[in-house]
Amino acid sequence: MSEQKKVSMEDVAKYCGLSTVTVSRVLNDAPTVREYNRKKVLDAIRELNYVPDAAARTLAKGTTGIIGMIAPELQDPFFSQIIQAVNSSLIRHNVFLAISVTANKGCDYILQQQRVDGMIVLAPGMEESFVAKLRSRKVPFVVLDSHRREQDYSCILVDNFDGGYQAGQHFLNLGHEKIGFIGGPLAMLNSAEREQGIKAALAERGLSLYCSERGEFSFRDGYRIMNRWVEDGRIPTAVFTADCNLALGAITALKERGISVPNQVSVCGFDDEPLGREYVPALTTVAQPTAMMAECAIEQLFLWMRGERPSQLVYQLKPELIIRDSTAICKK
Amino acid sequence: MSEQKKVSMEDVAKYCGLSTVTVSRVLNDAPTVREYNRKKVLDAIRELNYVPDAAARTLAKGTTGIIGMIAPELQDPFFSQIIQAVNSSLIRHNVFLAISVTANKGCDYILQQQRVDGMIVLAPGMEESFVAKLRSRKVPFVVLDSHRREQDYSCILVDNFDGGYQAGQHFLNLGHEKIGFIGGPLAMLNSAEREQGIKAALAERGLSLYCSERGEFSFRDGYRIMNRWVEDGRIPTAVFTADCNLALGAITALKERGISVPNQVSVCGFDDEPLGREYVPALTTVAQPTAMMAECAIEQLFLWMRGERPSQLVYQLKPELIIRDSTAICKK
DNA sequence: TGAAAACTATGCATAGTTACAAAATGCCGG
DNA sequence: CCGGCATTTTGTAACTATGCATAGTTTTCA
Repeated sequence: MSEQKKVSMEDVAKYCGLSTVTVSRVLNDAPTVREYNRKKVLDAIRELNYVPDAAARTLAKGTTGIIGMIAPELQDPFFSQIIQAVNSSLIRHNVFLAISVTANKGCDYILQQQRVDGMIVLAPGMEESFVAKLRSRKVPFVVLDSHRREQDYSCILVDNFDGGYQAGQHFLNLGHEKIGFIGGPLAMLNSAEREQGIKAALAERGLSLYCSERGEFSFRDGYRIMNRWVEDGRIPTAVFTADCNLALGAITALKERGISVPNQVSVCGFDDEPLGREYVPALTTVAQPTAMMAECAIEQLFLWMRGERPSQLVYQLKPELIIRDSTAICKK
Repeated sequence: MSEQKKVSMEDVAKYCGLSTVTVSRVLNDAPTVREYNRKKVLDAIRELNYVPDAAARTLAKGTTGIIGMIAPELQDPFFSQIIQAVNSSLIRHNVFLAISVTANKGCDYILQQQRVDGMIVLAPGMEESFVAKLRSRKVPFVVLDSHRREQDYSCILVDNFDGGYQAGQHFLNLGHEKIGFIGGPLAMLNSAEREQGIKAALAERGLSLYCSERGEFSFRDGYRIMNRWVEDGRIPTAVFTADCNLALGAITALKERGISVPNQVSVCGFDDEPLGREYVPALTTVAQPTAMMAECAIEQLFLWMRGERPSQLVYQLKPELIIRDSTAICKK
């Protein structure tokens, strides 16, 4: 059986009686190729089933056409959402996205092999180590969801404060005054900022949080905290949680105790997870603009890759309040 | 400022007065290098901070050290779980995993660029098109979670029938006789097999399903279907669902109607999602052995990549029943 | 006829691997 | 202690597929 050798540019050139240079030009969309010959080359490529060799091209050009992305994990819906957004955007730019989960030190591997032209870092709370490595290897990068404000590199983040503020406004507009907050771990700046936001909104009307507590970003803790509030008789008329799972937990606890959501208590979460949309009641939530974040990250990254100076380093995008069925007018 | 040129093998070779071939041999663990020289080379590599170039290596060897993986999406917890499992396993083998989400046609891209040495296909219900492409490009591959049984290529799948059977056994052992089933779309073979499994378990005791219905694999439909059953007064004492979200929806509907889970009705799901573990009550479920599936897939893939014949093509792994708090003894 | 456009040929560059040849070393008997 | 042979070890040169620059050639068109 004749082992089919790989078809190279030379084969294509011979096949259509032109030089490899011309073939190369066609492949790279050089303008100086006669239409007649371009066609001939393209036909030959189809005929011979030729595919340019990525490795050779990379070697010659010093470019891979791959962008790497670090993510702490895939399970978290916010992460996977943003990864998908980045992926979609990149595909449109004809760039391939290589994802690596940091728990497995994938980053090191990608970098050591110089397999990427640029890197998107999604590693809330631990960006420093990656940034240092990327710097030393001179790989262009942007940081998504950074928790630091003063950087000498591009980062794209969400205005968590504004998200909290929007939630607060929403509650106030609905006539709520006894408003509770369930946050994430103290060390989590995201959560703290969201808390500051809602506090600021309340402060404008001379109000402060009716009750507030912190836990993990989990269903369990939302459930647990809400339950305790009910037991203690400290039931707010509206609850804002720093996360989607906390909100679902809180709703579940309330419903279990016969307290209607949203008729007796309104609940608003943060992040827009699939389950929140389906839940009963469907969750009102402050959604991070993942698509826009992805778009912005890529734009900044490409800027750096082209060697241009970005006019701005920190991009703080506004989240969007999505009003569904878990919030309603406060019945005095 | 002197731009630091990339350090190549030649630089290393010169630095220690040897040829590039020797350096290459050291890098590839060839046995025929004098210990004395090996040390010299390794020192030079460290000294010069040399990192072998992946592209050049690929070009010369015809191998990338990358395994590709196709997944329909990242949001589904089962998919992300399995991806993570595959990733962990591969990292241990020193192979990098490139993930592409098929919604974006990433597969084509990976393949056209010959960027992978092998491919793991996770595309339930649409494997054929990928298989055809992979075949024509002669890329070794395995299919995970295949829905077909008779293949001339390796596939790793879960014994869905056995999963349903285990759930049935569990219910029967708890004394249940009025058992309901909530399945996925008719076209979904996984779901149908799970249904067959529980039916078989019941049949052994001369029982059949008390009620059964199909919907999407969603919280919404679990909630909706369970609600209808309650409204119609057709309340089973135990419910098996073909998916985790269906189970959570069903539990929520029951609790909302004041029906206690597991005291009045037991619920068992399929797949082991994070939320199921946290839910109240924590969900009893039939878990797919994701880690084992990943391990098995990689083993088979490597076999093919080494050109060896696998002794077996279809690997059907047994799922595992995880008993938590949503199932209990039936109180007559 | 001259200029512009399109093309070819060549050679070098990219950074490694590999087959084969050459050199260095070790071991043996003489 | 040396020649000869076998056995490591090492090096040379060719190869991988493409890009790019240069210089020279052929077309095309005015």
